[in-house]
Amino acid sequence: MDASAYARNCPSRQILDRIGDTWSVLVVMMLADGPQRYTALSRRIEGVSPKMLTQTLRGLERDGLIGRTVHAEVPPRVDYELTTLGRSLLSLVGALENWAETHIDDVQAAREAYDNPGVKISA
Amino acid sequence: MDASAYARNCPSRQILDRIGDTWSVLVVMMLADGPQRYTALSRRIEGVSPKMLTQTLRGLERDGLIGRTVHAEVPPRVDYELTTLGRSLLSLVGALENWAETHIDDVQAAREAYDNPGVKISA
DNA sequence: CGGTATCCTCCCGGATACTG
DNA sequence: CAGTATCCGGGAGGATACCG
Repeated sequence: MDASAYARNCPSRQILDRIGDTWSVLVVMMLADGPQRYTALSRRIEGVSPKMLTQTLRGLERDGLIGRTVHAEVPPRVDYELTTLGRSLLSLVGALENWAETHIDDVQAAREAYDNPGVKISA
Repeated sequence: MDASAYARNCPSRQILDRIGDTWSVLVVMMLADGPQRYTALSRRIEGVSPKMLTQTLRGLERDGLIGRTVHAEVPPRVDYELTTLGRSLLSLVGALENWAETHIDDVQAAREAYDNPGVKISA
């Protein structure tokens, strides 16, 4: 197994692929508030198309991060909620938010410095 | 500012966009071993095209996560190394790897269960 | 050696219309 | 309500050739 194959199959890569997905983390964060219906999610996560929401939910469900409950009612009612595994992800997401909030200013400053090579800071 | 705009601009999203990038984390992990040259990186990270490697390195440099040093030699020599900011990312990457390695079995099992709906586990 | 420049393909993801 | 089906455009990213 070469480095490439390892890099593409290792646990970190797989989790990264899910975490890196635009909508997945958003959905997980929404569900941190408790179970939610499909429509509620689609309204709270502005800009998501039904296609992407469904796709995201299926992916999370497949990975065992969320559960899907269909209630035998009319009209239909489907609830999504975090599983124990999904809830364990929240601490990681929290660590990410923490790092982001702590260092975003540095990153922002670095970006501006990079984009404006000539500009000196103060003297 | 609506939820969408917030979601797309918040610190977590920006960091996620970088972290989620396939090659960025790989590069950061490689550079954890110490400064490396362009060619060394391209060899160690199998499957990366020069275009993507350069693009990844520029992105990391712009965000202040890595430094780029050009040595006035013939032939040219360029070293990339983690900045302090970049090194601070390592703990986050470590947390990610840790979560991944801890829970990957559960995820894998969930995937198999999802992909084989009919199969029962033992009795 | 350390990249750029170019082309080209694939597929992600948005919009929309429809259905059980 | 909770999706599925279909179409479509744009951009990410690979391969390759070339340059300072």
